Amino acid sequence: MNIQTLCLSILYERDATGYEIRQLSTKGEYSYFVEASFGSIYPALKKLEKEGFVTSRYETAKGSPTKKIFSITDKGRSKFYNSLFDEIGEDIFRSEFLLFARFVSLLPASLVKQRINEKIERLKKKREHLLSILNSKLSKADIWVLNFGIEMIEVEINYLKTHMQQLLDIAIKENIATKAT
Amino acid sequence: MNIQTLCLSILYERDATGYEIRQLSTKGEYSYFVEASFGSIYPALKKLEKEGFVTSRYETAKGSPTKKIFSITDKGRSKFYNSLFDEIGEDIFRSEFLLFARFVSLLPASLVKQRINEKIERLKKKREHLLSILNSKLSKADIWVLNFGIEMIEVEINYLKTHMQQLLDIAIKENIATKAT
DNA sequence: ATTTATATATATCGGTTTGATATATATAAA
DNA sequence: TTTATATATATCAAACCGATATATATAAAT
Repeated sequence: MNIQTLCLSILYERDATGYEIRQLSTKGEYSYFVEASFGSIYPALKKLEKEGFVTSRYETAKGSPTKKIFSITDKGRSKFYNSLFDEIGEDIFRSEFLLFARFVSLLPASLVKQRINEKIERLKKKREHLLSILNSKLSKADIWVLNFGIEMIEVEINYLKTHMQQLLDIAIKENIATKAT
Repeated sequence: MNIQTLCLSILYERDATGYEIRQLSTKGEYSYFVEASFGSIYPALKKLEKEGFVTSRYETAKGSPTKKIFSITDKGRSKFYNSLFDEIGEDIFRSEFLLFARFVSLLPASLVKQRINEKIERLKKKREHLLSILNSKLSKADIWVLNFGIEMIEVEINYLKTHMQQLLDIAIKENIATKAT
């Protein structure tokens, strides 16, 4: 999924600034399966405008810098609609945590335990965040997508909780200072 | 997780060519949570060699082009080991399928059904592949990581199977030619 | 009252990574 | 004998990330 397509998918349903597209893709309802930086969003919007897929207008509001608001054109609309009939690319999953997990036999159990707990905490936060978004007014399809994400995160949390001991058993056991004299 | 670290993680346990690193990261036991292209692996190895973290030697074998085999140095070994104590970066998940799912209300149910089935088939293949790797001689940690991946894929398959009808109900129902005259 | 932190907002730039392509050898299948 | 597949190295343009710069306004803290 390239950034141009992501921008069009958001502009398909509402006008937005580059900043808002960034917020939606990293903190909003798309944050579970999308990620885009300013360094890719602004150039993508510029190129889309040059090619006639979007237009822009400036709006000055009290309390914030001037906004550059983008709107999708009919040309952009049909470009995106047609792309929905293309073959769907593979999902991308990359995990530094799992790379770490491969090497726990070299590491102290205390570190491994800490990293697993940090991982679980992050997943819980993400879960809470997705649940909070579920309360806003969303389309049925968006609710489906969000529920999918929440389910996956819950399974991951449970798996880590129930299998973390296995990983700790592989790690290096530290000597526990025995109290007895 | 940058490609240099990925290369070191593989070379930490065995010598390898750039080609083999590519195979391991896209088809082998790391394929569930890693992805790297030749265009990033070869430059990464070149840079690692220049900086003294790996060394290389050429080997000519019958039946294949000359191999450039990389070995990790003590310097590379401690660089990688120390990196295991760094904070772990967030997992990355991106899904063109979920972007597609957001727009099923614009699309014919037949297309949606086809795409979901294609998705399930791909997941089943990946699951079978990971199961087949599980039969090779692996460390306990690698088995843990693989089982984690297999579990996640199985949950995803089941979720898609049990919830696909919800998505089809949102899609555009095509007229079914009634047989009766 | 004043400093600090946070949120909103646009934009660029260096470095990394992808995806495609070029080149070459050998084997297996059609 | 042609074609496809696997092995193997390597480069390049385009895409993308992460960091940074700039600016305004509000909220919080001291």
